[in-house]
Amino acid sequence: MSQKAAPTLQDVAKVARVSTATISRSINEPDKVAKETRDRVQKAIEVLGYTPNFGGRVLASNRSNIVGAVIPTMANAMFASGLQVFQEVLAHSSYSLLVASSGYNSDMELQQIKSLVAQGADGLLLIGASRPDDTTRFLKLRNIPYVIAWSYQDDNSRHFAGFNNAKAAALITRAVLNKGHRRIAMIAGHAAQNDRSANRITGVTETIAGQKNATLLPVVETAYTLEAGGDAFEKIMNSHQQPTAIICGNDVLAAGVIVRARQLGIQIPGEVSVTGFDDISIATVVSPSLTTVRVPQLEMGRSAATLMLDLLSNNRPKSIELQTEIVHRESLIELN
Amino acid sequence: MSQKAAPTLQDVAKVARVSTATISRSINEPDKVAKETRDRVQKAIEVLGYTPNFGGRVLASNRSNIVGAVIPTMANAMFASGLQVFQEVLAHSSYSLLVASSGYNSDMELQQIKSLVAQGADGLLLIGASRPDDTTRFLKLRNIPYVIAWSYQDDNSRHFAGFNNAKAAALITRAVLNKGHRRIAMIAGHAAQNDRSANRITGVTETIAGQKNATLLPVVETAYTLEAGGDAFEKIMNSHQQPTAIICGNDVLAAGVIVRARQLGIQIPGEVSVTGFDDISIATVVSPSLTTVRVPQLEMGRSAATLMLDLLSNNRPKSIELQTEIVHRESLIELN
DNA sequence: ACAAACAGTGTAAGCGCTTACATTATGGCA
DNA sequence: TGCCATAATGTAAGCGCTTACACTGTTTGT
Repeated sequence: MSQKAAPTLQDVAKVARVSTATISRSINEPDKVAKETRDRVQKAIEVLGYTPNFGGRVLASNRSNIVGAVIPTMANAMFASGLQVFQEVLAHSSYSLLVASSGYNSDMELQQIKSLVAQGADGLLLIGASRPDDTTRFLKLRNIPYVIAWSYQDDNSRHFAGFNNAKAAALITRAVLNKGHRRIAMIAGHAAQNDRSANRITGVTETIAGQKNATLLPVVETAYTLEAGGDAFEKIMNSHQQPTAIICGNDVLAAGVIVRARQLGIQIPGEVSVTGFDDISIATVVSPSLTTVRVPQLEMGRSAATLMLDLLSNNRPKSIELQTEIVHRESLIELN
Repeated sequence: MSQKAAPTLQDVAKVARVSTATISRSINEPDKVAKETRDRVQKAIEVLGYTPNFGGRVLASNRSNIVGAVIPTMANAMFASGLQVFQEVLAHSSYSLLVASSGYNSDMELQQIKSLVAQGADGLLLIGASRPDDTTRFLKLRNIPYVIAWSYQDDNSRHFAGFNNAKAAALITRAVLNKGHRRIAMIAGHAAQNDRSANRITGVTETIAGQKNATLLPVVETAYTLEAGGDAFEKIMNSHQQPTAIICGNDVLAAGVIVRARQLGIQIPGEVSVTGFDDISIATVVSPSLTTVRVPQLEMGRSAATLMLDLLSNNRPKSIELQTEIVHRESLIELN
């Protein structure tokens, strides 16, 4: 496995008959070197098949051109597709994306953050606004630039590219109320370490509280899986007071409800209406299709990337609040 | 923004009253230093809040502990969930995952590979076995260790953690034939730059060819989206010869077919049976649920990671062939 | 009891790059 | 013409870490 040593700047310099500084410049700041020289350098680089050594570059310049992202999970299409765009935009500015997942667990998140930073990440993308003090402290201590997606707050000390989850949840709740529903249930993701879920619950709770003679049955918190959604549905339908509509914290839960209802022979939306949240592709595939909250995932990925790039070039970019909207489909109907 | 310089090995060495070499060793090869010294070092590290500088480490050791992955897209749950596991396993050995997506395009793939390598990736995860000479040459030239997932070949010169797509496709085809279907259509992903799709087509084609008086209608190649699946379905149903079963190259296409059929009022599986491929969660959510090929995504991610780690520790691991199986659900029925 | 092996630590030479500063050549302007 | 600003390049000092090699003191085997 004899591997001839990779060519270094020195080698290129020798061939192009200039100093290493000039080579470095013609790679990194091309307009600072004369066209003629640049061409000579270019040729030498090609002849030798030179590519800059990553470690050397990082050590000398103290930046890696790597951005890290810690997301709850890649398995949910919602994060994955936002991340996809995020990565694409970064790639255009020759940044690479290091990903890690926390499994919705904040200890894990901190661990992953540390690991990404240890791996030289110049900046981080995080999901959601609330995290333990430990984590906040670490971020501040190390002075890591970071962008928060999937949440939005009026808080100038941090950078958001997201939407207001409570507001969005209020929106769908109002849509449900507008259809005449007054006895409403909610299936939400675990809220403990998840401000998105918590805010959605708040949005629903407060909106219903603001409507007289409307009742919110006890909120069922559960994992974000199809199975769990189905189980929560059964639990709700077996309780002594049954809702006429169920608001779900995301589309996966809602899809779980619909699948389970089919198995149990419960008509949706005939007997119970159901709504989702996120508008991932599963929402259109399930039958009945889901009335849900459209979250601008792609735009969020793009905005987050822009914010990140700005941040990394030492600008002081402003947070970006994105808007959500209700997509009306089949799973929510007028109560008669 | 006054940022006191981060502590270095030197600083730690001074505080712990040992040489930098000892610090380095107690971090990287703890059992080579006396417990007593190690404790002293540990304390010094904590007092100073020291963390190793990434660049320095990479430069000196010539390895980054970063693995790159180039996948067609993160938006398909199939790759995302495999990647998720891949990342988790790597994380246990303190490797990080750099991801990039090619959008099913091999020029893009090469570009991303180059970029990941430039970002210091020690090894690469690639999807599928066939790629242009340019790419192969680059990989060989740079002597980058890489693992191929989602495909399997008997080829000792490369490392696979995948399954035989043709064999799997033959399996589902036989299942369709066994139900008595003789006029069969296929909707596949574009095969041009995608050996998985190409092999699935081959598997189907050859199996049908081996069954007398069975006909395969012209294969429709299309993008891997719900819409495209639906469009392909319409095209097939409008042709002068209609199939009794449609084999789809993946679950997304099959789901697209089912959604469109519902819109068109075509009964599935009553009028046409449909099969999928991959067994992602959409397969159980759609109604009728999909009879499909179960691909061991998680196991594949895990195997790929193991292979990768072995490769990076200079072992010569053997490729891993995973098995697929048919999951029988509602979308395929006996022809009567 | 003595050589050989070993465990624990230190010394110092890089790894390949960027960049502040120094140097030289060139042209503009009074 | 002489002076200065500007452009183009070179010099060389690190960046923070790993690791080959050297050294010392302690076991181990015979």
